[in-house]
Amino acid sequence: MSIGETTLYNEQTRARIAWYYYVAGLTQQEISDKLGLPRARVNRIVGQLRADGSVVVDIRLPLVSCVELEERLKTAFGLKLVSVVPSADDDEQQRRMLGDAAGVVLDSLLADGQCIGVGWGRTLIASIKRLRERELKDACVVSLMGGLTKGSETNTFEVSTELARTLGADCYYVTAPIYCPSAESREILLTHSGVNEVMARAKQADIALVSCGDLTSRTKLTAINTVNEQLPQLEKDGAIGEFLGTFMGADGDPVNHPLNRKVIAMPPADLKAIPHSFLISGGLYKAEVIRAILHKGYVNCLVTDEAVARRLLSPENRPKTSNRKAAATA
Amino acid sequence: MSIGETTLYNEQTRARIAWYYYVAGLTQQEISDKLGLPRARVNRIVGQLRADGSVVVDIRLPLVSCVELEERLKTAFGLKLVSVVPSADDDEQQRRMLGDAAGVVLDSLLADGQCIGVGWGRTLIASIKRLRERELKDACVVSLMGGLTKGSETNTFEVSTELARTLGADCYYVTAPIYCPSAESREILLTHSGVNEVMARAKQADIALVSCGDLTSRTKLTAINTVNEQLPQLEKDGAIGEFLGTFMGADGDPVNHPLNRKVIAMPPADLKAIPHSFLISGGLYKAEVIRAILHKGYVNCLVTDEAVARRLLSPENRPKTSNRKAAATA
DNA sequence: GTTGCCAAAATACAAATGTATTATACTGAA
DNA sequence: TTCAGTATAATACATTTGTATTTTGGCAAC
Repeated sequence: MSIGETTLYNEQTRARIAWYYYVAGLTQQEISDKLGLPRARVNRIVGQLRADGSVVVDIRLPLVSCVELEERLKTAFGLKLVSVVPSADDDEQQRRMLGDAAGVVLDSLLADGQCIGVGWGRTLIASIKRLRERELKDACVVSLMGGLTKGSETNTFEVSTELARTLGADCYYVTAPIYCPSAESREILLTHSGVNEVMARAKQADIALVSCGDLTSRTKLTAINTVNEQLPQLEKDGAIGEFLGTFMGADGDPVNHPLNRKVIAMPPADLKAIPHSFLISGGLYKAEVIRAILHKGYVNCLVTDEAVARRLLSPENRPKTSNRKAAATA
Repeated sequence: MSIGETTLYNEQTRARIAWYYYVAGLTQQEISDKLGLPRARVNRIVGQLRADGSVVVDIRLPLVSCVELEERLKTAFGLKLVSVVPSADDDEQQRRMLGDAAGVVLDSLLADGQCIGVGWGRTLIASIKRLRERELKDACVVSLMGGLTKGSETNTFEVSTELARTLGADCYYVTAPIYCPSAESREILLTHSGVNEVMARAKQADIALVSCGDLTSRTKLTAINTVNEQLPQLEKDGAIGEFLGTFMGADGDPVNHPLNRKVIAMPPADLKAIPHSFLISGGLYKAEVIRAILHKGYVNCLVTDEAVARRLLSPENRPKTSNRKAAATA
């Protein structure tokens, strides 16, 4: 069912527990008595129901401060759709809110015959969980970037697989590493029929879902070895963050660094041809990267948090060099 | 905001708490710290959010046993729409589930320009809370029955008022008591222009929402004095329950009892002219009444619980005289 | 049969939540 | 200013929930 976890017990029991717990309002003890299950199991199932999107909550109170920010961002950056959620201190919590909001927006946008390009990141995973399951006709999901060689707990393949499953769509994978050993091997792979075709298909996508990261270890991508050891040099070369595997400077242009010549992913500029391209990212430490991406107009839809929204709208108020890694200063 | 309770604190704080608690997953303590509110208040607000429908949960796992019963009920009684929810031991819990299900069905049915007739009952109140707030154009809500003189905590007026507010519709009230002092006074009131017009408008409704009750004190209507003291005689006259203020026998026909000649409400038979007429009622002790209503074809849509559904589908298996009042047997 | 292994249940305890009670601050009238 | 009266916050405690640990009951290999 979900991405990581295995599903406890059978669907029907889970559904029944959902009703009794979330709708009728029984306690877990009452449910365990009624259904003849150990309370511990009921407890774990209840926990899973929310986590895997089997039970979804809908907040029917608009947050005016967020709605207002959404409007201002639309005009300031010429965006089609913007969703602003409250800010959180914790990354995991922030991702849940961003994912939820993204899911809500996306739910209203998906239709038969569409092609959805998808990047990578924990925020994207969160948003897929919030999507309603469907059986879209003639729809497909395309990965916008290569995979990670060292099996991170969530690889790019899993994101696209899970999205495809949720939508009942076909899935196309970029069967190549996100970073090739060399620029030459990248060229070779890109001429490979398979990779080639998938990348071409990605360009035709109707919707793209992409996240971004900064250069701290909070961002998952920079945690992988290939990137991690390059961080000092990347910073020296003016990189402030990553978007679709590409490292970019404060102006939104890719920096001149070897990794950018080894990356196998859709080039950010190609997103501009996609009708609905989403940047789903939040957390104040990513504000600078987000600003760069919006400034360059790579995307036309945004899901972010309140604090970032305010920062984006404030006059070119450079984010202070907050919790940057104390590495390369040579 | 809601029907009974007064709303704690301001909307915006409530919305923020909803996000942090239900989406981000903060504890109430963390929220109280973050927002600088006493934890007890956060706790009470969280409790209210669910209760008043500001936060709504959506279960995305179908219960096959219920789905199956829905289909069988459709064919067995020639119904347009049926929703079956799990059964509960407690009436309040059962109402929450019935209300939730009714709200979901209704949400997909409501449209501009519609006229919605509404009866009375705690189950109906529960279902209104689940409805999405809207601003329907040219829609109206009409009460299908007179009001209670002795202020019950939830009068018929409040049900229609709240539904109208939720839908952004106009509201028409039957400004008369549900039971007149005499058949004569009833006739006089029915010729009164106001009452008259509203009753006429009710006949034109596109959707009707009605509940029903048995003759025990579990049913709210029988708890009011006028009815309560008549119960022995009603049973003697063959009544098994109440529907739109009218007392009916096991065959679904109104019984010959004075109350039925004093009632100010839409006659059950008039429902047949309404495109979508809902019976929203559950609990095994109401099965007999529900069966009578369905048998007579007064309604074409049903929301009930699993146990009742099974009873309805089982061969004319008279419900055993379970918890009937030990009154009139003379 | 015995043994070892695994999975599921029972148990026990810690954290979070719900609720009542007491304390405090605020308001308006004398 | 004082004094109710009220409303809000602090506190304390009972219940419910979350999680780790122990126990039990198969089941397969020996």
